[in-house]
Amino acid sequence: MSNEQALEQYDVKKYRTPDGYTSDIAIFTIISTHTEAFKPPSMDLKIMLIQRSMVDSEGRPNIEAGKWALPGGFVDPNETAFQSAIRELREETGVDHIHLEHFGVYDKPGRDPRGWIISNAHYAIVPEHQLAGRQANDDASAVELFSVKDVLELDLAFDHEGIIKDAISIIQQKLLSTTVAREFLPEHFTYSELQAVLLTVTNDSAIASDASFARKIKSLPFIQEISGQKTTRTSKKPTQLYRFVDAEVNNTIYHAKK
Amino acid sequence: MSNEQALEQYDVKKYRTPDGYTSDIAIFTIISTHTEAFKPPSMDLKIMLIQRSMVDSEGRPNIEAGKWALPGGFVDPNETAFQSAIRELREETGVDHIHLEHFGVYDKPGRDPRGWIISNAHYAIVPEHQLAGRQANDDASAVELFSVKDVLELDLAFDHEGIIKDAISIIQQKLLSTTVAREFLPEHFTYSELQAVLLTVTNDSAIASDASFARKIKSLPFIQEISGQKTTRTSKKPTQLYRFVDAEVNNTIYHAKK
DNA sequence: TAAATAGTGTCTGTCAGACAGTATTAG
DNA sequence: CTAATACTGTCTGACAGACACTATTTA
Repeated sequence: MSNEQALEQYDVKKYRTPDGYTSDIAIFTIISTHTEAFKPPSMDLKIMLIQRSMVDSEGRPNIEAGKWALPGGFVDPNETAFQSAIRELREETGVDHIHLEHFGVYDKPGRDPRGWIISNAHYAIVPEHQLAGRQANDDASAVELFSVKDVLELDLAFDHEGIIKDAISIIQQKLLSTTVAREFLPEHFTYSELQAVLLTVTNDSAIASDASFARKIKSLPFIQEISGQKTTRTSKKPTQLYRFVDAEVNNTIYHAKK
Repeated sequence: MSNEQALEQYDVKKYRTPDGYTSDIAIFTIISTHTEAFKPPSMDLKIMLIQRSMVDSEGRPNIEAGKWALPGGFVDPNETAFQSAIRELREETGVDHIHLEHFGVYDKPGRDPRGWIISNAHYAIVPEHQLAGRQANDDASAVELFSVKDVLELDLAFDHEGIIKDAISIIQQKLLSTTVAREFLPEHFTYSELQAVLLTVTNDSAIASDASFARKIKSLPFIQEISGQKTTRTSKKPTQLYRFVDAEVNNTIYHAKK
């Protein structure tokens, strides 16, 4: 029996269907603070939020007006939520080709006053300089970066407080358990630059200690020394540069790392 | 400005909306093979699939009839996809209170011939004995367990081949990087029983070697020896029993485990 | 020369994993 | 006693992390 026959008799209206399908994006960046010559960076993990306009593009009062929210929007019928997130990120901030990952579905009844609306949440990692040209568009009256330390004190739209909480804990965990830290760094980086990224989410002594971390970076299987390449951007003494290489990282709790 | 005003003017039909919202469940179980007295178990990781009926409950030809598929169904408007998965698992297999976790969204246009249908995929871990009473219901003409080794050779419905692939790699990874292995085991277990579970997804020497693993289990922070409790179900020599305890497991690639 | 960052030398303790040997019990 | 599983004894090498010390450069 063919699907064609079955489809002819299929009633697409048999089940009640959602009123909307959206995509939200937690855009993370790391801002270097205290940038001076010959100093290693000190970094702060930030998340980008928009402030919802008081009126929508057609001049009518907006839902959750004035509150801070994750950027996002409705998924088109010819794309996946993931593609929609890529598109919205491009429209919203003008950045492209960056690390984007799905991390959760938010579909609790009542989460959106407009109806049964399902949202897929993603996180994106955008290097600091790429957010330079960001600006508010139709839907948003402001775009701003907030340190993850105090973003939860804002008045947040919908159920975005929960989504943001989840996003922060995901990125903190991913930074230490995967190599996403590379997305925050230039292609070639020093041990102290990687260290600064990791210190935004941990204060483990093995990472915080210069001597330990400088030694450790040489034994990490997914990081490679670039022989002969040095920089003086972080210190007066020329510093070795490293790069990430693709190497599978096995991460089991039942035995030591290799 | 209040949300009430904004909602009055909101047009829920402004965006095209999905034609359906479903939940799929990859139900895993581990079957002990070669069960004999005084022998440690040998285990095989299985996934439960249903075979789609030729006709639906109203006697009409069914979509993807005859093919094997993940159990699942449409999400009700008053529940989340996760709750729906719990409900369907109960209806489908009669099991409740088991480990269930979301692992992916499948929303590629065209994935379902019936229209724009979004599916949330979950995996569930069900102890062997709980699946005893399983049976085919309306929608399914058969229910069967397949070894993950050969399940991908079946004729699978919709995009379930991709979902099942993802599910298998997720559970393999989770078994080694989290404590979900406990869900496959009785409350009290021997080192060789845990070992058998882990050997379904790895052949690492540190786990495969009896002597190494028997020693290692004592130093795992999330496993506790039950002092004085022994069993002879796996050997003639009475064997120490262990239990899982809740302990956070930090899993970073940048430094050794504790 | 002082100050600051980037390392290296070295020691200590821990621990993984290999291998061999011992312990316990049913039949 | 044998066979099978469950351990324990012991050794080796690696390695993490601490701490002190050295190296390199600018101002």
